[in-house]
Amino acid sequence: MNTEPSYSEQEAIRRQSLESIRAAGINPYPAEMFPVNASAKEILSSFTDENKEQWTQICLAGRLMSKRVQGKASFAVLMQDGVRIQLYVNRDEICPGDDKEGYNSLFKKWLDIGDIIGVKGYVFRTMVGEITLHVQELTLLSKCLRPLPIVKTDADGNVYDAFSDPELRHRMRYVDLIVNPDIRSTFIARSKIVSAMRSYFDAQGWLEVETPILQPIHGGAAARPFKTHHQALDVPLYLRIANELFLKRLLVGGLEGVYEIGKMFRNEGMDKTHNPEFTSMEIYVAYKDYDWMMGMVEDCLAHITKAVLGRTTAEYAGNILEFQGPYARIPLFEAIQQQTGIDVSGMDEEQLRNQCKVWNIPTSPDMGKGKLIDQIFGEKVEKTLIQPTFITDYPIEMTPLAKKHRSKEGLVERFELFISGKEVANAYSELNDPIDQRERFEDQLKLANRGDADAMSLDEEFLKSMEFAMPPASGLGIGIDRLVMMLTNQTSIQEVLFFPQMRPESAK
RNA sequence: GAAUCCUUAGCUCAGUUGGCAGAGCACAACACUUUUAAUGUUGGGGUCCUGGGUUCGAGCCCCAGAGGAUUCACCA
Repeated sequence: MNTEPSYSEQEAIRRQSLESIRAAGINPYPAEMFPVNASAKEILSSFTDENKEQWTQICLAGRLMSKRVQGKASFAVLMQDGVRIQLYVNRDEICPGDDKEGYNSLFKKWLDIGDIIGVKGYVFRTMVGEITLHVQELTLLSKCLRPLPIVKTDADGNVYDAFSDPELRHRMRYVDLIVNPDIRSTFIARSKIVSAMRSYFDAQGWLEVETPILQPIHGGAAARPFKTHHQALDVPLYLRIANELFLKRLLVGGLEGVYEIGKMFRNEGMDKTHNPEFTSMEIYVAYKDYDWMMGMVEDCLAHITKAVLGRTTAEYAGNILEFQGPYARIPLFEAIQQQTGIDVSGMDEEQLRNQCKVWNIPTSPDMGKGKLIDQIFGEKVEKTLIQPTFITDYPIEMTPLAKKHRSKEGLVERFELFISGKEVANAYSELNDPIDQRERFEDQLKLANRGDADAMSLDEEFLKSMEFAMPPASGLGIGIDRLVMMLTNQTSIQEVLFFPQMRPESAK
């Protein structure tokens, strides 16, 4: 590799400035701590003309976002922790002696937009009324060598030269965060959502745990895994598509409430609601059933929305979502009947397939009864479920890990939570009968042999643990990314992930 | 996986019938001590995504490829 770095004109100029700074005896990347003692946010919210004597000797650090030189005095904008504050820089005040280089060279010539600087001074209000830091000392803290996109907003709020290309924004999320500070609010909300969920569970005495990401058998869900290899053991390993089977082992071990918040990995398509790695929350609570779990979900989501938004409603894709329970609870077959007027609950596989033809719903020969019903539900019902809604009581064929329904033949005790037409959560009264569990896995094998690539594989180690007796329990999985989307009014999963998966950049 | 559209300066974008590569911001130089999309004057900056083809001549037309966006399909 003999790659002579080639710089754009603007990069070359910045590197020349860097050399000039060094030649002047200034370290552009100093080691000393800069003694920050204030924030832009508190200055802008707390400064008044009456208490201005409290706002001296203020030390602020941040990124230089604009520079307006007007001869011997200048205005600049510093962005500190996402908040912009104006600076006033006067030549004779930052350079009180005869040597004016600190202003004429360092500030006017060598400092560029994007540089991180520290400033010390006092707060005042300019003639036009803007709260401004009057700079008395200026320190370069880190030189920026690449030109930063400059986004300007006029008095009417019109944005000019927005940094808006999604590809660039996602590949260089750090630049996105600098020049589009509003996107911080989505990620702050994300952090608060997870934190509120965690504190809710912790308050119930449930234990946060970690289970293996590298698994010898990818169980607990139906999806294509990422495969890798362990050198020392010389065995294949899979990145987990779910953690359900390990959390259930902990139930066997006597932990009565366990939950895990973490990444799952599925080797499938990418679109507005799918990223190959995504965050899920899975929780299992012993001696509960899925009815109890529905109540817990309502209570938990209301708690989260209150903690994050200060209310129980959220606007999403043009609708006002109400997270205060109780949510509608509709059995799957009733939901289909409500939308189509047809009861498909008594139909066998052949009748379901014919009904799909009538409705122009695509099917394939490897689809069993469960998948056909799921397909009908997806086509006819899913999009209509705007407000949080529990769909309950699924056919047994679709759900090999859930307990058989206490009263309805052929169904399992399962619910899914739909919000704005998308699945956000999935829960069961967990199957804990090891004999039944083995049979269910064997049914999955039959589906796999028919060509269903998603059918679950049999996990002997998991079955062994269940044979030691697993307490009756209810389990729940929530797609954290989708929940964050709902609560931050983002319609693309890429906007709630700092670093969404992207295709590799083409070699230039 | 399919269809449609897009890819031109650091950023946002124009680019006429195929005939010298453009604007605003940013950058450089000069001026300017309360501006705020600062201003004025001057200037520099380009692998027009990549590779082929047609043509006297291609940013523009044709073919192939890469990447992106949107919609659809697939995916608990």
